[in-house]
Amino acid sequence: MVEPDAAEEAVRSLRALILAGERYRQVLSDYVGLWVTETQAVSYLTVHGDRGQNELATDLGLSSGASTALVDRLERQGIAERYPHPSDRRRTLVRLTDRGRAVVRESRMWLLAGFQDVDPSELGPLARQLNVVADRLAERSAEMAERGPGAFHLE
Amino acid sequence: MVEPDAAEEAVRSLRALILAGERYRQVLSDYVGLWVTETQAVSYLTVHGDRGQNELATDLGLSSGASTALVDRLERQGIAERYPHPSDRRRTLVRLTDRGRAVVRESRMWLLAGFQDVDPSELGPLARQLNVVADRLAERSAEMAERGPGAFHLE
DNA sequence: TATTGTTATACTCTATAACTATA
DNA sequence: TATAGTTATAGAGTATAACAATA
Repeated sequence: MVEPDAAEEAVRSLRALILAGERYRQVLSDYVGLWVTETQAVSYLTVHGDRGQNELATDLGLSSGASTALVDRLERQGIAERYPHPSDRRRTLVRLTDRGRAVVRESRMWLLAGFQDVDPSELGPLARQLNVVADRLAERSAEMAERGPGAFHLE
Repeated sequence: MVEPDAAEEAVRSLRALILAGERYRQVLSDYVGLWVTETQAVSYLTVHGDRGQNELATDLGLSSGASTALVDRLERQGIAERYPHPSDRRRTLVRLTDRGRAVVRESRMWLLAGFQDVDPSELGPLARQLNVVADRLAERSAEMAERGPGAFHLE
């Protein structure tokens, strides 16, 4: 049986989860002594692996100048480091250091706490559903970013 | 059967979803012509209903001064408005306007797109699981925020 | 000619702290 | 005495645009 209001409930839950994620980001950042953008970069590199600075900038919604400043800060704090692209000498890749991975381990425990009330047998299926939702949402955001700002007019 | 790596998969998926949510926030904000903190406030008021400025500040991770500036901007743009607390004359409550609710309707479609690959019969159960995860994560963040910044030392 | 990344300037949001009003 | 909110100052990250190096 399909519940008629399931869609509204799902939208509301996703709103709540996004807000909770944003708050988690702030508190985690304070806790480990980094800025929000810096832990976002750490999280991004954890999920997607090593990336070039421009890719990092695009996917995090930053300008290339801001990306330079971001990676500068990460290097200064020993969280991540630049290394040259093997074949394209224009490009600079970014990877986490041991210190960066320590932040990841710390955040892992916080995130795990989010699942404490989920039945272990449901964890696998839930994880896959979360992944699908994340992919669709990221896809939609990328599409809308293409259209540029100000495409929406109230009233 | 319980999969041994389900927990790791879940953590990774949640990381991806949080990142996707943060990107959604940026792109939506650009799209409707608001700042990130402003659409966070709109989302917060949608999920939790009318709130006092200080509650808004605390739950969004802002200082009281930043909260004043935030609500000033929301009022100037006609997104939300202040109104007096019925009994406590110190307090100021904040609510969305019609214009603010138009932003909510717009964002609703984006979020719905996140569920397009979910089987309709699974939408209700998924919604409830998302809610549980959001609550636990918010709870953990509130606890950690209590301890204050810098409690974590790398190495 | 296009792309990756750096630099310099201006801008905006936010934290801090002092202050007013109310409980 | 404690709480809700405002104001003023200083500080930090980011966008923009111009620039250098490589493809």
